[in-house]
Amino acid sequence: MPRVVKYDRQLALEKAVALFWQRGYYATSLKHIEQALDMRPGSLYAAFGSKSGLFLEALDVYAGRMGVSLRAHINASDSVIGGISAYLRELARTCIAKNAPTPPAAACMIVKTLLEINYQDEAIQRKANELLEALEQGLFAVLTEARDAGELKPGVDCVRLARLLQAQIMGLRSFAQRDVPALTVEQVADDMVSILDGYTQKSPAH
Amino acid sequence: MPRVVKYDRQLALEKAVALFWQRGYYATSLKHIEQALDMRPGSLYAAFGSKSGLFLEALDVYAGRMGVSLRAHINASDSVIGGISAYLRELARTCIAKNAPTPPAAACMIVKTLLEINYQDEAIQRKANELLEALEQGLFAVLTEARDAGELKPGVDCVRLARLLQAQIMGLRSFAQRDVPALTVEQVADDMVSILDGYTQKSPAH
DNA sequence: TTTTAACTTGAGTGATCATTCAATAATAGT
DNA sequence: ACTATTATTGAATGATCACTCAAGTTAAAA
Repeated sequence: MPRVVKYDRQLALEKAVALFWQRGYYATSLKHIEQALDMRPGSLYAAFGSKSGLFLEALDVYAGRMGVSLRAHINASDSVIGGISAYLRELARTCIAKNAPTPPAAACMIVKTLLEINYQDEAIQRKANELLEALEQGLFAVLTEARDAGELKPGVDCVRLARLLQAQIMGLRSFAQRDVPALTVEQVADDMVSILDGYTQKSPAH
Repeated sequence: MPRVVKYDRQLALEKAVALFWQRGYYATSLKHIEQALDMRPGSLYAAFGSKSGLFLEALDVYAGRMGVSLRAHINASDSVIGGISAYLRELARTCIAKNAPTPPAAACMIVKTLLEINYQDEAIQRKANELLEALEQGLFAVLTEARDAGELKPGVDCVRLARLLQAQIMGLRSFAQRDVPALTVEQVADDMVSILDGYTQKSPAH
């Protein structure tokens, strides 16, 4: 069989994430995509089927990153809740980074999608909902770990707390999209960490 | 002078709010606008200058409504914090109303704008920032009233609490944009009310 | 009634949209 | 080197974009 060498599909998807995350779906034209991914229409359509097909795959890649990041913070921390707190603070720090690797946007790409897409692009709307549900379940799983480790006060409803946390993260990152000083965003994150602390108890194990 | 009777400008703007709030800025075409406002291009451009001009005015109208609504809830309540709590719960109830007057979207139109618009539409971006700053200051003013009425614990920073509240409202309404049951959204709102309660103390006046 | 100036209309502007496809380029197997 | 097969190219597609403007309509003023 001939011609196996192709463009780097994974690299192309990462460039698509950066592009769509910054510009959103509707305001990103095929021109932008051709330029950012350095691919011509024929290749793009052969590889991803359509603009929306590329976007759906980019959303998946982005959501994967998010899940991995939360898990990494928890693994790097000596307590589960401590990991979530570190994750919240890290979100505040990186999503407004003026230096080094400035992210394409402060707000979450999935939330941007959820708020931008209208009913006519049903597949994208459904995908955003699925990914947010999966991330909520990820938070629930993590909170359940915390509860089993005795980090949470008795009676804390992990399902509800997971949803509250997700709403707070959505709010934190949307707030960070405002033109406010970095310190302001970090204070909001700190306040959210304090709120989370209200659901915890000192571990009985020491 | 001739021809003084005109279309109803205020009514046109309210229709524009509903349209843009639902569809967002980029996905709303002049065709949609012509149809929704029942105006032809010439009239539209004579009245509002451009698509972005109409959008800017619609944003103002929307933000005005938001400020009025918060104030109304506080006036209708016997305590300031009680008014804010009622406002939070009302947001959760109305932004997902499946019956009667379904709102164009659960999420806040200004937040949708903040997340959707890219740097090339600078005027809209600036307007969204201004309105959110004004709404934050509205929350600050309200919280200051609560503090002066002795409703807040000593040492509560009203500036920070106003920002936290705004982030929570952003999060609540963005979360409500997900395809989740009404009860779930109301629970998130209830949890946010409980968080707010953590900043209060019983009034010393009885 | 006539004049006059503002308003409304809707066809038309060039630009740009996402998408297609015939032609070309490239490489693995023979 | 040759063939077979697929990836890539880029011009062309019709649709739709925001916007303009000449022509027609309307009603207050004379």
